[in-house]
Amino acid sequence: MPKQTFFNLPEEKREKIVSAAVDEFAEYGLENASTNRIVENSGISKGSFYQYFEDKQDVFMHLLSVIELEKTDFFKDKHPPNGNMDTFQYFRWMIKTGMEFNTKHPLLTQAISRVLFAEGMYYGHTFADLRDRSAKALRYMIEQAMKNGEVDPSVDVDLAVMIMETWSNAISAYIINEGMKQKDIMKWVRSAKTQEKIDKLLYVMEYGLRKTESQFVSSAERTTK
Amino acid sequence: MPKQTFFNLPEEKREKIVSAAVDEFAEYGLENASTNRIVENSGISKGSFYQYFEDKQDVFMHLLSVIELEKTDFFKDKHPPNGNMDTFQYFRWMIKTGMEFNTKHPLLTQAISRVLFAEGMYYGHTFADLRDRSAKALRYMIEQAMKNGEVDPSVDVDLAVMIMETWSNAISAYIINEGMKQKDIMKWVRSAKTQEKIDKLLYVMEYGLRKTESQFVSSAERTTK
DNA sequence: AGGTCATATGACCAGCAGGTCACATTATAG
DNA sequence: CTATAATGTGACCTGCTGGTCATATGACCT
Repeated sequence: MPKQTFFNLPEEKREKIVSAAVDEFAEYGLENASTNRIVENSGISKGSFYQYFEDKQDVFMHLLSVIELEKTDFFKDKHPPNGNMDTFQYFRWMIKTGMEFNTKHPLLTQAISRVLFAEGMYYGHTFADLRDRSAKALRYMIEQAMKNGEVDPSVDVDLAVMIMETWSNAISAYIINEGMKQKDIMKWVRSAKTQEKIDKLLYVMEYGLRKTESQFVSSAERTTK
Repeated sequence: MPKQTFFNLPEEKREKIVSAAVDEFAEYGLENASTNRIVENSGISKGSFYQYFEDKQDVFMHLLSVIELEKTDFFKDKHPPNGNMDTFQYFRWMIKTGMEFNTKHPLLTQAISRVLFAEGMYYGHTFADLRDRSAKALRYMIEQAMKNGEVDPSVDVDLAVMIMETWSNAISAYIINEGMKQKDIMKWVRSAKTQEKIDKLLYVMEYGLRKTESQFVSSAERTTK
């Protein structure tokens, strides 16, 4: 966590620093990020930087709390259109609303997903607990869905979590990577074509998870050697 | 591509260099790999390194051709157990046999997938053509599957490629990451539990892609706002 | 023997990294 | 106005990076 001096700063200055950090992490990831460049681009001195933060990971930690705040703020006045959604409808709504957020903050999203899911996969357990936490929420959702008979009980929960996580990340990465090439990313995301693509993707996932156990068993027998 | 001098080297020496490079890239990726460390660990001098390679990317290029050779060698005497498999059975066989290979060369696999799929997603188009090439093969496979009526025609081909690629990578990453924690990775991969997990994952994918168009449409209507 | 050519070496270079610190500036309090 | 505490600064440090190059070694040929 950043030191107190950082939070004493005028908002404008803080935002400039955060913005420079977002740019840096989005372009270079965490390991290759340069404190010197962050310092240059935020118009503060090297000494000040170390008066605000422990090191660059500390800056990244702050970005995590920034995105958390912005996300709760964004979701505050967003509500599912229909109160009686099943789990998959709810997941679909979550993904799509999440994509709206990502599109609104593409660099912030890129910075965080790059560090957490690309670098973090390999250089280890620094953010493992963080990923665990988000997995727990998904897990609960799936357990509920099973109770409601929406998810095939032969699909074990860990697996379903992995599947939904994988797709959530894949779609997010796809949106950011492809979207950055468009001139108007927001328009592109909301276009019928893009929405249809996401829809179809989620349906493929949904149908996979929905299938009944009997189908799974008969299919499993097919390829047993 | 490495220079001629490299290929003139005695095999033993070459292997030591390749091995050091694999270790380095597996642990640090491409951008953070250190030529100095590679040089130290392979017992050659700095000057020799630059007589063999242009730079570290050149070394990585060589690793790509190494894995290609090893893979064709590995697959040479592997044949699908049943000549009359459908596309999904074939894909499943490919994935599983591929996992055997990955397990046999975990560091090489980690080095390459880390650079191509984790770093490569962000710092751009250096290896884009390479990923394209492997996507083309998948694409052809899926088109054939559609002709045979095995894949739902409402699933567009690009999407199916993305889905199969995503899973192929996700499973590979899962095997490497989890497998590295085991004392006997080969035993772990071949265990009934791990195999079942992969099986279930692939079935979820398969069922998603297999569903008929009519199912998709009726399901799509369900959530149309 | 002398000569030639591929190979091997490590000291050396400039550049940038993360991080420190003595000092300058500004704000607050008495 | 003075004393004190908080904040700001950039020159400077060490360590590592990718990369070069003059020089040394030794295999092969005539």
